[in-house]
Amino acid sequence: MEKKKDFLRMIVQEDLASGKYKEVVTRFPPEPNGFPHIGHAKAITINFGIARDFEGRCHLRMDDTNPVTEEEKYAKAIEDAVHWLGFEWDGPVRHTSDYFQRLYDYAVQLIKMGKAYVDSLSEEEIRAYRGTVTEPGRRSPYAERSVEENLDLFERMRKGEFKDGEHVLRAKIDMSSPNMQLRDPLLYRIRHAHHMRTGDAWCIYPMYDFAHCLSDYIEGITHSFCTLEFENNRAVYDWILDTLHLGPPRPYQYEFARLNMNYTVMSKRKLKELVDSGKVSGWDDPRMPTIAGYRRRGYTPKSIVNFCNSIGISKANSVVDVAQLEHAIRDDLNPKVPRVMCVLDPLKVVIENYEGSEELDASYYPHDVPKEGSRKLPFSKEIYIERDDFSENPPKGYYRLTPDQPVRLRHAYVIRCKEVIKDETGRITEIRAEYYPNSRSGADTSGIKVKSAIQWVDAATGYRAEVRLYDRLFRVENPRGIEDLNPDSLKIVKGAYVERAVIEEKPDERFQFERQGYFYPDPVDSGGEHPVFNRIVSLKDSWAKQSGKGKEALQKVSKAEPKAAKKEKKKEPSGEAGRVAPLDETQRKIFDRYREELGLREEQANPLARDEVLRSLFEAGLEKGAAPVILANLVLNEVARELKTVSSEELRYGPEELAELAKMIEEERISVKIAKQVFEEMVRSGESPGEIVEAKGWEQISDPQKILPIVDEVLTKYPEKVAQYREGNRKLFGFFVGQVLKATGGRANPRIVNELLNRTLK
RNA sequence: UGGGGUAUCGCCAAGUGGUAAGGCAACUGGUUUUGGUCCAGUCAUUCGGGGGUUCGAGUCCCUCUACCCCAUCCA
Repeated sequence: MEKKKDFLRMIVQEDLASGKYKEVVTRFPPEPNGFPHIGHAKAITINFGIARDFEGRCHLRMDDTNPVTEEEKYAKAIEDAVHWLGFEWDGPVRHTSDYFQRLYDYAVQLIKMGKAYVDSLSEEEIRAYRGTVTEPGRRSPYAERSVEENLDLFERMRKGEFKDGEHVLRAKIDMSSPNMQLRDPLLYRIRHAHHMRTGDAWCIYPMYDFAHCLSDYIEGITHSFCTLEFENNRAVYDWILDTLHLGPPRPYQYEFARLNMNYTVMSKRKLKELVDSGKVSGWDDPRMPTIAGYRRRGYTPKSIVNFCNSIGISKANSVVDVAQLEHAIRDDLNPKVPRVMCVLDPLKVVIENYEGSEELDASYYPHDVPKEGSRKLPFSKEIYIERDDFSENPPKGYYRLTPDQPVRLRHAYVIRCKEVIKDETGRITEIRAEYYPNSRSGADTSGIKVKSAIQWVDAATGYRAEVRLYDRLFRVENPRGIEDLNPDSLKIVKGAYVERAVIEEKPDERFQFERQGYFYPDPVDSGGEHPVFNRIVSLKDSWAKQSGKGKEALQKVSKAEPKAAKKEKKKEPSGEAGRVAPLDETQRKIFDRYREELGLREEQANPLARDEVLRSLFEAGLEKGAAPVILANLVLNEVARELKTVSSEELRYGPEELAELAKMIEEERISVKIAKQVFEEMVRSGESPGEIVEAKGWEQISDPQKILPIVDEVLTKYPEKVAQYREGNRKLFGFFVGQVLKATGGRANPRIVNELLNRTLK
């Protein structure tokens, strides 16, 4: 439980602790207009996961406010995905459309309050009136309609008296707001369309901004988590709830960064394009980043959830490496699934000195997987091995079969190559080999040392199978779309051989084909007569890496290059810090006077010369007799910080207090650090510095005789740190200073502490 | 260019003034009848840049820069 929490969980925890809510209620609110993808998995994991962690509830709500794009089949896919990932929503599946009547009533209320109006501008006019990002908009002439007229019009909109686009309902907020979302956002539009659930009951539909916050409120949601692009919409969310005087308790919106992955596209539009263009076989194509795709590929729900938990939650736009997902599935499958043998590219091996057949005992699990189970492995004179596992001219470091190097057949015997048979084109068609009868696995008395064991399949009893090898769908890290597809994302191997047990015994749903990867029978195309296996993910392969073959290696190279360049670049622009606008004439005069008469440094004089508010405070403080440099620092750091959130009229202290504080620093009655604490106290209570220091007992301790015992105490308390320090870990010095200061409540004079420590630690 | 955000290792990501967590990737070495797993180890004198405050700054102040989002009757 004492795990580190992400910022969302932090918020929930605090809200629960403060009693703001007595239970957390979240929701996952997808729009049913496409298949859910791994990005949704992240949102699902967050919303359901937080509810679970804090023993709250999570609703599933279809955000079905746009009848023209939404379909029941998508809603179904979403429900399936949530269940498959292992989550259960609280109560029934909810729909924004369940609340259409209540939403309508809220809209009427807004109209009555004069906070919403029916606008009859055309779509283009509305756009034009809205202004741009840099210019304010103008309010529609229709905004002046009376409440009665608005009520009448809105009701007639509902009754279907108008065509699409004739009128809309808008909130009356602020057409000149720098936040575009606040420029009288649309609340309702007319759509004579058939809705997947409400049919033709409505012809006006609420917009996202209006429906979402109210649906959250209606459901008693406490924390409404959404992605970053809704940050600007939060103002509308709050406006609607506040204007209608809803709550507390009421929901608040918090945003997190959506998931991006390299070599992947995540937008619904691009995914749809892939499906529609036939570049993939459908939404559940195993190369698709959809939940359905991963599921068909063979990913486990647990691996997806683990992945989502492993990537963290933050507000930084980031791109997760697919390797992290691949790690999650390997990590889940490795300790679980049976190991079996499959040969993808068969090369026949005839063992000349072997006659008859036998069945070898072979465990399904390697020594490091604590599971029981084995099968009988048929063995006979003719077997298949992987073409890659033989080499006539082996590269350096090759561990497998060569004319001079024997190899072990996994779970069976050691063999040696006697002869290589080729066809007229020079292609190897067969290996004639010899086995060592006394080398049987588990009963090896031959004493032969081999470098590796390879998989094989008995020719007589093995099954032909189709194997589909998937690679990343896109060939570049940040694909734009179809133009960046990886032409080799699917390799179909028709003539593979799998051992008997895989077909006849089926010890599990998923397998590791030894030395190759994890595989899963394709749920659509695999049948008894025609087994088809999807490669979920390959095994890590340090040999491929080392021998530098395959496109992986190529990608690594092309990847490494821009990075090197980037690093280079990073150092370069250290030349010129940005130029600040020059001082005008009066500012210049002030600046010069501060520099010459008061002895301020440039960094102090400059901002004071520019900022009138700070300057007047500073000047007034000077008159009270404060030391210029100290006062300048106080004003420039502490006051400036407070002025970021509070206006100058609201300050609870004046020049006298600042001057007094400055004087106390000057006289070394308190340290500068303590002065900051005093300052905070002034902000909080409005008391004078003298009173605060008095009351808190914050006077500085500068007497070495008083500090020394504390130094000793600290040093005896952390003997191992002292040792580390003496061994050269100089960074620890700060730690010791910190401890001593902490022990004195920050009152010890840091200069003295430093001296003392320096002497004792020698 | 107005507003809202974000910048910590190749990729995620902790960090709330006192020794820069962790995971992925990568790289050593060991175990291994999977070139897998596992185990041990290496991998940020530095937090987008520059200044300032402080005994001490990734954390506070000033400033600059880069990137993302907002001008759908989409969500």
